[in-house]
Amino acid sequence: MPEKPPYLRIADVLRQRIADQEWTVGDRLPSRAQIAEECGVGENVVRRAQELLISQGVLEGRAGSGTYVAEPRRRVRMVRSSAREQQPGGSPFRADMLALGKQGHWESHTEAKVPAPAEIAVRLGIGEGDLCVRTVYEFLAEGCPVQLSTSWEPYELTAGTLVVLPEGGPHAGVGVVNRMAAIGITVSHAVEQPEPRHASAEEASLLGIQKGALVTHIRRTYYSDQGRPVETADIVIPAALCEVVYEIPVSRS
Amino acid sequence: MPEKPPYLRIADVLRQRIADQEWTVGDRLPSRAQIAEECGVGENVVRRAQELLISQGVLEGRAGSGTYVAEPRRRVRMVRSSAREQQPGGSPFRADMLALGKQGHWESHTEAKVPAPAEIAVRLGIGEGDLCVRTVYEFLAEGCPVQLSTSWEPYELTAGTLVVLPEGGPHAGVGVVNRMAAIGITVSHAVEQPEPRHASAEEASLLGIQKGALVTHIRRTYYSDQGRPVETADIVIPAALCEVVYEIPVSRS
DNA sequence: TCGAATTTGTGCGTATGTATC
DNA sequence: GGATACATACGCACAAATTCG
Repeated sequence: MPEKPPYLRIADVLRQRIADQEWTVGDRLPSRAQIAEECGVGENVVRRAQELLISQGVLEGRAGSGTYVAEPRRRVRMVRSSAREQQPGGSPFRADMLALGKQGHWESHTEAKVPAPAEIAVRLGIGEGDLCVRTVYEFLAEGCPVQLSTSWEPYELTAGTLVVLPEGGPHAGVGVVNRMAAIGITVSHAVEQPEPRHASAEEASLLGIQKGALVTHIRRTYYSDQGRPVETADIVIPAALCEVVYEIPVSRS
Repeated sequence: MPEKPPYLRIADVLRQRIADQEWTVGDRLPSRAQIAEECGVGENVVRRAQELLISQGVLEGRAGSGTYVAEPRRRVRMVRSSAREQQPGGSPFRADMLALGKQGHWESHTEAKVPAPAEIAVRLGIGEGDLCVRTVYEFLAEGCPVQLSTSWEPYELTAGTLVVLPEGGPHAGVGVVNRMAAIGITVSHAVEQPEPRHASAEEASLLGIQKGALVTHIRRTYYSDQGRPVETADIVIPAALCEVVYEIPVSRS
């Protein structure tokens, strides 16, 4: 006879009490010791139950402070489609924010002449250690960080042009496709490879999410019409904050 | 001074021993008790270390049997693009397998007149409880299951036609786009929403992966040129077995 | 300003369940 | 069916972070 483990029973109790509005969004729960005594179980059982609910986004633990009822954040919708890439004057992220009617902006930090690590070199079709322009992005919606990205471009490609720096000069902030067009390179397609994984401690603190929360890690590479990779990026999208949507046209011959 | 926890030290020891070929692919490691004594730590430390390596795909735990060195499986590449949807006579999955030069097939089980659950009803733009045709798929590459999918179509849409059953009749196994075309419905685009999550126990056993392993759960919906949803599916892709790739064309105006 | 009390987070040990051989 | 080994659940101790007097 399968008897439900105590920690699952406590998890249900906590869920029920939240549903009953005994605690509402933002409230702090009693300490583990209190709940444990109240429910007649060990402290550790309460901890396990809380961990479960935290992983489900119902609760939120703050070290040294307490366990709180998490607020159900509206997730930001990130559309990834060919149409999105055709923004004449803006970047894809700005288009997403526009569609949501939200204030979106980003901060970036560019370093030129960074030697390419092995994986990046493979993705860009260059030699390991070849120089790149690396730009680290932090995208914010309404002031809250919702997405991280690290972009790599071969230095050789843009050296000496006005678009060497992705976020500097007259073509700042218009996206890879438009910038490459300015120096006569036609970007014909992008390849995106989404992978599920857990957030690192650093990513979690940057994005304001729980450590180990689920994220989608997208490896994106832009290719020119010559078939040459012109940019590749590692994009980290936290599942708790964003939903990723691909729109794929279907045209039968 | 931050001293590395014992379980991380043991994890490094195990990794090193594997790198040194002391244990090779498929070998069974000594029992936890043996390793624990050998390394002078508690059994639990060894367990934590093994859990870490299992989550990284280095080891594989088999209950009642032992812990083994996992074989590095070649991941199956699943391309999702507009071009993929334009296969004249085959399904998208078959196209993927063809591209890999692998033997690909699938098993399916269809039930007609299943009432739509709430979430499915929303995605299909029908009422909750309205009848649907539900088809459960299990996709296999070289005989190994690599992908699960549950497809829903409004029963009203195909009732009385030759394509009521997705995997029956003269249009079996050609994909949604081609089947809909056979009854005069033009599918214009698909929307896919990939979400990272952990595999359920049932999914893990069906896919032959570790319980709780990372998967990409894609909610896909096909729309007709009238803008009406004609099919929606929940696709489960285990990260350990498959890589998902989106190809996005870029055309500047 | 500082330090003590409180609370969560982490590591590790032990007991029990369960699958495999 | 028994022995072995992994899986799960719970308890304890301590560290880290926060709060408050």
